[in-house]
Amino acid sequence: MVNCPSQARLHKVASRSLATYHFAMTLPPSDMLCFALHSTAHAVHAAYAPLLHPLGLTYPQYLAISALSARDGMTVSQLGAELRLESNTLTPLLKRMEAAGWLTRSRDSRDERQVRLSLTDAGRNLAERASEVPRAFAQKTGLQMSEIADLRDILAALRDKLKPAKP
Amino acid sequence: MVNCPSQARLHKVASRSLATYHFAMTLPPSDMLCFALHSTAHAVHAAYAPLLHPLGLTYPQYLAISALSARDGMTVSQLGAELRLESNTLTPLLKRMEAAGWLTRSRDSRDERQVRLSLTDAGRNLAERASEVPRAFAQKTGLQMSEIADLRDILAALRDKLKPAKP
DNA sequence: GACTTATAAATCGTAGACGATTTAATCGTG
DNA sequence: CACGATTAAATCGTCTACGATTTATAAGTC
Repeated sequence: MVNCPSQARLHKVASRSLATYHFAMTLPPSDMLCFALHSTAHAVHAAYAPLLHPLGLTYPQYLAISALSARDGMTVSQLGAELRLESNTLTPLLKRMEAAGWLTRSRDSRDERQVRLSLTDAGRNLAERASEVPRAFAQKTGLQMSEIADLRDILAALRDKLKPAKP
Repeated sequence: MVNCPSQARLHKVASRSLATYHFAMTLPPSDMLCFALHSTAHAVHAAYAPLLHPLGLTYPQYLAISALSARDGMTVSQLGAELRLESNTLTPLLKRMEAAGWLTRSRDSRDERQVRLSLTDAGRNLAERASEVPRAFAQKTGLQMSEIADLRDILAALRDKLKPAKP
């Protein structure tokens, strides 16, 4: 990764050195990585909302339908591994999506513990329309595709370091 | 920003080019920046939780007490500008923190519309104990301080591009 | 000074997220 | 085969987050 111009361009803001705070009492949120992540995730959510609202999708629903569009017929656990969520979050979300007519939830006949998720025609249709959204979002960020991919990979590496993915 | 070794070190993972997907139907979440942000923010939240739980703090409460520790006597709006939250989220959160005895909420006598927030002794004490937490978190990430600061600044810049800060 | 407008918090309803627990089905081992 | 352990979803309670609305105060205007 020696040659990575987009990395340099991403890094427009001069760093405040954390060393400054070695003797400070309490770090203000604006200096914390965790707050930057938290607030940026919310800002991205807010940027997606107006793009998704016309489709009737919430942001987590959009992630779920995208995952199912890429791989249909997953179980709740498999979707959870993909989205890093568990059944306590997914079950109500999936029930709402089922009620909207975008997917079906049915017990696997070979293992009745598992629930398989399949997009309906309406769901596939919606997923296709939603596939336009990332491009519209990318425009809002003003970032190059390469910068977006770089940042995505940095974040995913941090996430997997903190919380290794399930099999 | 020509010389920035930590940037290079951050970027350990080879980028999948988004160009690959120019003709793909739907991007899977794992390839989306928005999902990387979403899931990494949750992973960071989860990494903080065991550090904060012994203190009796939730993650947003920790951000609030840190902000008040850095600048006491803020109004709800001022805290909201700092944390990028509004009264509909903050009021219940602050009431819980008041009930815990960490802060007081009192109407400003010169402008009765505003509510001023002041840490109690218990609140200041807690904030001081909580100030150890970022270092413990930094260890979990395995990142250098300079890398953390770089990533923080990249994210803050993206956030402010999407959602300019209030005055 | 009365009246409109603007602003600050609070309230309400809905959706996520998650710890802890529960229920139901399957697996493993004796 | 039986029975305890494991696994997959679902359920429950609490805390966030936020759009939309409401309430109370202050500011601006005639």
